[in-house]
Amino acid sequence: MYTLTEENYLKAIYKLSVHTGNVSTNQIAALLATKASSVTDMLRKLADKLLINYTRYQGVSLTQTGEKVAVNIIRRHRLWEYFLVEKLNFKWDEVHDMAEEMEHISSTELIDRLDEFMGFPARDPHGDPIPDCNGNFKINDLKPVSAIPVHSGGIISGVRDHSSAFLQYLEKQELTIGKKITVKEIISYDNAVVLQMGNKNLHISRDVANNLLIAL
Amino acid sequence: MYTLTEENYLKAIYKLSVHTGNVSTNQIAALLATKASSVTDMLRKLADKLLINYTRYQGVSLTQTGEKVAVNIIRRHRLWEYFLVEKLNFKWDEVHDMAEEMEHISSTELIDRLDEFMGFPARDPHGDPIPDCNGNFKINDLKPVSAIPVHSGGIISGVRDHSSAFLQYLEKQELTIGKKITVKEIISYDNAVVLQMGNKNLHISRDVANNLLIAL
DNA sequence: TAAGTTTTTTAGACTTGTCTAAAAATACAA
DNA sequence: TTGTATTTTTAGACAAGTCTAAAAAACTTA
Ligand SMILES: [Mn+2]
Ligand SMILES: [Mn+2]
Ligand SMILES: [Mn+2]
Ligand SMILES: [Mn+2]
Repeated sequence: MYTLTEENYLKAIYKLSVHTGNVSTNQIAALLATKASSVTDMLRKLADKLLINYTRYQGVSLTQTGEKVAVNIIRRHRLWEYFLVEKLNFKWDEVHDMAEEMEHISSTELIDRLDEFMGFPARDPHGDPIPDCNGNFKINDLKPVSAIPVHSGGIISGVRDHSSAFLQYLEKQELTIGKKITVKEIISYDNAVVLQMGNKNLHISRDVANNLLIAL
Repeated sequence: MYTLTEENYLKAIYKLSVHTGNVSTNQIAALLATKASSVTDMLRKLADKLLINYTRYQGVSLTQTGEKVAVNIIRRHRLWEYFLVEKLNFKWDEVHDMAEEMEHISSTELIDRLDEFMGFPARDPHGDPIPDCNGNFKINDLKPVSAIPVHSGGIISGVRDHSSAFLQYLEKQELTIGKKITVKEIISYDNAVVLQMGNKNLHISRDVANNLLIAL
């Protein structure tokens, strides 16, 4: 239906427009590691196909059709990531690049059966919600560790940074999805955070605290 | 490593060279539903990359590297077909087109783990052998029903025609992989074949008999 | 508001893979 | 062996997606 490239642009625009309103040419170029001029060319094409709302120099947003396509790509990506971790025993830091390829396999029937095969999982290995076959999903209402007060805590439920380096670090510290943590202290000098997990105390930097998401 | 198009050409050349020696430009064009001139262009490219032996007007054969790549694509294709049938409950006539896309997912680690996950299956849903991770597999030594003498028989073990229409016909007649059949009679008028399967007798046309493969 | 800076778009070129039409090589047959 | 038919290759063009360089628009900021 849509080319691999079109799908990647739609997904990029979707991701960028979750937090902001209109998305700029340069933002898309940065995310896709391409040049602004290439983006402009593609934007014209996507606008012609009624997948985005685009007026020159004004930035873009997805149309309803465009958003449906984007959510579907994300559904495919996250289901494959779940498959790779739960069925093929990959680690959570190993699956993103494979899923980047697999998300373009086009059969809807295939993805729906994969979903069923795995028992309709609600979240991918990184805690992100998996849209159902109608594109519906609950947006995660999570807070970074850095934003919760001392003496309170919650369950580790997601990450903001999806890089291998970060995921591997968390794995090593056993700061994985589902673990319960409490903020014991915030070091005023560098805003590092001291966590309690079980009967252990754990130091994490401000940077890590910003990228580790908690359900209260 | 190789583009989707290159992979498809290599697979086509491999399939065509199993039965003949050198493969002609027109044969490849027919199999890939493209034009001879496009094939010539690609042949030059594949020869530059040392994947095929090619002299103009002389036809082509795969180099050792080319054959390794081709066998690997076939491994991927057949493992995904097995997955679709055994894990996602697709029928054997529904999986080819999906596997055509999935065979291009590049990760070797992924395919090896998929293989392990499914218990290292020896054959795909159509009875074709699945190469192992080193590219080794036994070539099926099967005979079409039309080539075996009256009163002998064997186990249905493969098909020559992989079309949906043929596979669906076989399914309906319960002429599926693993069933034991005996040739009861050959009608001299049109060479149709009467089979015995269990306690039932079954008429099949010459055409069907040519495309249904038996292990003796 | 008038520069100056940044962002975005246009212009023109390149790559991959495709096509049609025409030329060259090969195969076949009288 | 000579002429015809077939196969294969070349020549030139096109679409998708990308790039660099330059122009145009929008934003800053004094
Ligand atoms: Mn991912
Ligand atoms: Mn994920
Ligand atoms: Mn197949
Ligand atoms: Mn098969």
